[in-house]
Amino acid sequence: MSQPAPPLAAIAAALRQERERAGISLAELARRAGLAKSTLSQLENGTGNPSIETLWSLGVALGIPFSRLVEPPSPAVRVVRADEQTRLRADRADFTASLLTAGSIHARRDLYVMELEPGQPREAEAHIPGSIEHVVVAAGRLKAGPAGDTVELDPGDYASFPGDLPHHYEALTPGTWAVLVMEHR
Amino acid sequence: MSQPAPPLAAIAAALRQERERAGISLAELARRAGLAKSTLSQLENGTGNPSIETLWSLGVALGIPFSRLVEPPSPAVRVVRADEQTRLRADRADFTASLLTAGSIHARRDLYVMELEPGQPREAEAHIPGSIEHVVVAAGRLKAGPAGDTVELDPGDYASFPGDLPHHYEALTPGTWAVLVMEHR
DNA sequence: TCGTTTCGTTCGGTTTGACGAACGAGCGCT
DNA sequence: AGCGCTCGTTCGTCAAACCGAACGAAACGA
Repeated sequence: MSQPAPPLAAIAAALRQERERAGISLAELARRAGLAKSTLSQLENGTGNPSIETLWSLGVALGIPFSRLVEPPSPAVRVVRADEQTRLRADRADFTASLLTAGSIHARRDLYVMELEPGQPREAEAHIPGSIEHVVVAAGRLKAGPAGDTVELDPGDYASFPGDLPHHYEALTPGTWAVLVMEHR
Repeated sequence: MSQPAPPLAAIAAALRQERERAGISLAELARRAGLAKSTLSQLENGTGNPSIETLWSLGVALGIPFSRLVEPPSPAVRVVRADEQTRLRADRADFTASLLTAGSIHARRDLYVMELEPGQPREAEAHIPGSIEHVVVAAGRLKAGPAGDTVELDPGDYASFPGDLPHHYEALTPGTWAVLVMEHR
């Protein structure tokens, strides 16, 4: 599986879109970013291959995280019923997780529903560097966190911690389930 | 508040780190990416300002999402207790929302806990174009969705829909609450 | 002690991205 | 109309990103 596509045109489209959302002219954006109008014009027309510094300054001038200029989107309207979710059962723990929505290529923000029962805790391997996990407990009581630094959470509690270290999920009461947001980058 | 930093050095470090993690030589990576060894050498030493195409081809050759080359890390460990969350009370509905985590500038993916009581539904204005809302019901019963196209959700159910149209949240039972992910772009 | 291989860096030459100026088009005002 | 301003594009020039080749260092055998 390789990268989506030569991002030349995607960047061009993203640039124009973000600029128009900001409601500023091409000349104004060029001024704020410290670039020549001509350069920006070429970029928005898909002609040209900007340097990192150039694109970066545009991201700063637009007040957006820069990755938005290189990674495109994808909307939809979906409903996944609790009893229609495809469970991913882990082999070594009483644990299920359901992927509800995945980000674009190499998912950026994946949303899961996670169910656990007391007993064997789930020991998760370290994911790719820079990932962050967010948990909101919906019911039950959950112990979660990086190895050796766990916290106990009640319904409504929220916790986030690095996902690129080995970490731990353990239900303390039956019927525990939680919403899990896996944030990659 | 501007972007973190001139990413020149960060990219250099990320490149070298990812290459060494992949266990390949500079020459080998240059070959796979279709670049000159000299170019890659300069990049890893922080000398030079690569074009998007150049950096992209390196991302492909390394098999990583490319954003990892431009956005360094930043871990943390946060816990927000259910009773510590700062409620944002809407004026026209029995509705509270708590922001748990916000993306960087012009937030990309905000995570809320939302509580509603039956009665007046919450009619949300249209947000900025391209935003998407994700809801997982934790308890109770929730009617949600774009105006005129709502669905009813039970605990564990998930729904997503465009946030850039007027939409609707209405609790059907007391004690309804849900996890809400606001995805901007 | 030589060859041989691979590593990463440094050195000229060529391609090209970015600049500044000029251009035509559109709009508002007198 | 005429003027003034801003919009976005196009054109020539220059700096620099990228290339290919050559280089020294280190490792390994013959």
